[in-house]
Parts: sequence; C-alpha cells; structure tokens
Amino acid sequence: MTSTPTRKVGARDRLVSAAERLFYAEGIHAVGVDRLCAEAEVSKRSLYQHFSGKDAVVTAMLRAQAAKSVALFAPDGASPRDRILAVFDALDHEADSSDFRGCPFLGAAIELKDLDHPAVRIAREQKLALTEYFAEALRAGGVGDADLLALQLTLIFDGASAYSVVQGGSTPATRQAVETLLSAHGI
Amino acid sequence: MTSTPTRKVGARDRLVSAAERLFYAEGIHAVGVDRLCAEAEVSKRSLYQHFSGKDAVVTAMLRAQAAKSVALFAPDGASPRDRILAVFDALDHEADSSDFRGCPFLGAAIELKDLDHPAVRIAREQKLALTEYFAEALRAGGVGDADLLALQLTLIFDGASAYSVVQGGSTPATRQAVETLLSAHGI
DNA sequence: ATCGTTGTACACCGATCGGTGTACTTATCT
DNA sequence: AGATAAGTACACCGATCGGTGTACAACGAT
Repeated sequence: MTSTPTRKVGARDRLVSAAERLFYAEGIHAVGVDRLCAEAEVSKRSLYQHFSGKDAVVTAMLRAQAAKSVALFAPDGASPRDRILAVFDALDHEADSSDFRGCPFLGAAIELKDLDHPAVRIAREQKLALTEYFAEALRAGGVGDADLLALQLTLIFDGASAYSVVQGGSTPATRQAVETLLSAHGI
Repeated sequence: MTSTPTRKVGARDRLVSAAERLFYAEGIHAVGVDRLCAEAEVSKRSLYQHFSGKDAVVTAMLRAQAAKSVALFAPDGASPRDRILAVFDALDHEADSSDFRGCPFLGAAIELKDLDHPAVRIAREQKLALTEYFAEALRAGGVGDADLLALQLTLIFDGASAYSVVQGGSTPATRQAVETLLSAHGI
C-alpha cells in the first residue's frame, strides 16, 4: 500500500508537522535537518526517503499550511461585509497570541527571497486565493471593481501581519482601515 | 584618532556597506561572516575588532539603513497630501526594480523573529518614525485623529512592500487605497 | 625615527550544515 | 510463513558556521 484514504500518521506527516512548527517559530534557515528530524521523531534517513531535500520539506510544509488556511476563511452564513471582517478579526486575534510570528506565507517568501522557489510560488497562490475570497464576497455585496478593492484589503491584511511582527500584537487601525475602505465602496 | 568629522572609509564602513548589500539581497542567516568579510575586503580579524559579533554587524547595518531612510521621506516643499503620496510613489518605484526585496526593516524583523533583538528594535523605531512622518503631514493638513490614520497608511506601506516580495513589482491598488483613505478624512 | 593604532594573513577551533551509505529492525499484506 | 515495504541507528562526508590566537605589515602623528 502506498496511499489509502484513511492514512496512518507516518514519518512524512510527522516531518511536515514539525516543519510547520519549527520553520514558522524560528525560521527556515535557522532550523537544520537534524533538529527537524529529532523534533519529528523521525530518522534522518527517512526524511531523504520521503523528500528530495530540505527545500522539498519546506515546500510540503507551506502546502500543508495553505490547505488549512483556505478552510479557515469562510464562515459561510454571514453577510459579505461580515465575511470580510471575520478574516481581519481572526488575524487580530492571532496577532495577540504570544507565539504569532506573522503570516507564514509572507514569512517564507521574505526569507527565501526567490520568486521562483516552489514554496514562494505557493505563498503567491495563497495570497491570490485570499484576494479572490475577498473579491467574491465583494461581488456578492454588489461592489463594482471588486478585484481592485480585494487587492487593497489584501494589502491591509499583510500590513497588519507585518505590524504584529515588528510591534507585537494587533492594532485597531487595521479594522478602521478596512471599514473605511468598505464604506467608501458602499458596503 | 578615533573619530573625526571627515572620516576615512575604514574596515568598519566597508563591513556595514557590504552587510547592507548582502543581508538585504540574500538574508541574514544566508550570509556567513566569511562571505561578508570577503565581499567587504576586510579581514575576519578586523570584523571582530570593530564588532562584538555577527549580531552587532546586523544591528549596525540596520542602523545605517535607518539613517538613510529618514532623509528619504521628506520632499519638504509639497502639500501634506503630496508629501504622503510621495512616499508611496517612491515605494512603487523601488518595488518595480528587479533587485527590490521589500522593506529591509520588515525583512530583518521577520527573519530574526525576536522582538528584543536590537536590530528589531531599530526596525520598530523606524516604523514608528514613518508613522510619525505621516501623522505630521496629516496634522498639517488639518486632519483630526491623525495618529490613527497615519497608522493605517503604515499598514498599507508594509502591505505594499509585502506584495512586491510575494508577487513581484508594484500594484495600483496601493495608491488607490491611500487615496481612498485620505479622501475619507477630507484631504 | 619611533611608537601606537589599524589592519592583514592564516591557521585553527568545536559545532553544525545538508546529505549519504550500510546494515538492521519492524510492520503489513498475502 | 515469507516476501515486501517502511523505518531506525549510526557512522561518515566535505563544507560551512561563528569565533579566536598569533605574528606581522602599513600607517599617521609626534
């Protein structure tokens, strides 16, 4: 058996989980494969049987984060306006937790510094997905130029994430900015 | 002589310059002290005579960047509104250059992940300085709640910086968001 | 001319980096 | 029971990590 619907937690999954924790908390370059394997309770040899190298682990880890994040977006019942604000409320809440280190996709992209790196590609797609989530809600709310406003909201999202990394915690300015932008477009 | 007004470019300055280039382009953890010294054309021994360690070089490098950046803000003659927009125009212009890797202060803060690191402290002060620059212009423009709006502009600034790192290049959404926010506050 | 500063060259340190080779144990499926 | 896949233990590789010790050359100021 190579892969069944209900999968046992194997070495691969434990590696990805450990990678999510460690790379996010301490940085990709700051965590070596030995540390990673030890924390995942996986032999070093197993890592290289599942992945072609550290980069592949990084990519898999970001992919796993992306899969979880898209699910997080949508509290589907609410109004378009609330569906948008919910994202920022969630971000503010996370930003006030002590172990928040900013958006993991943005963090990885900044640390890797290579637009062509597969992990950065995932980060890019993830940001586009967030923008599309905003755009969809805006269209449902009857906003013209939904794409442009959605991009502006993404800017604020990443700005708020950056704020929490540099200053620590969240700021009411985030929600204020979002509400001003939404009001200005009649929603 | 330890320090005179007109200073010769010594080992220290060359190290800081090289650090600005390398750490920004490739990341702090990705550049070792050997590489740094080689690029600065400075012996490794000299580095440790001027700095207590790599961390101190990182801090000095961010401090140097900060000193240059504050000067960049102010095109003093213009109107409050234009003084604000000038910052975002400059950012957009930089973001379209191929070697732009985002705001160096944000980058360092994300990579170091420690609010107490001296370099991150500098980053924090730098962001506060930018916010204060915005606030001053807004006050001159007669805006109430200048501090809060200034913070919102800083969010957009960092969001736009993040955008360029993940997507490459700039986006018109930045300027649109700024203008919407300014208009909403009557400026 | 001499003296302290500033810098260089270079060998060296233990630790860690990403990655591999080999041999062994443990499961799972039939 | 036997075969096959999945995983472990551990030693090892060259390279690089941040940092140090020592000895020697170039310098500017008096």
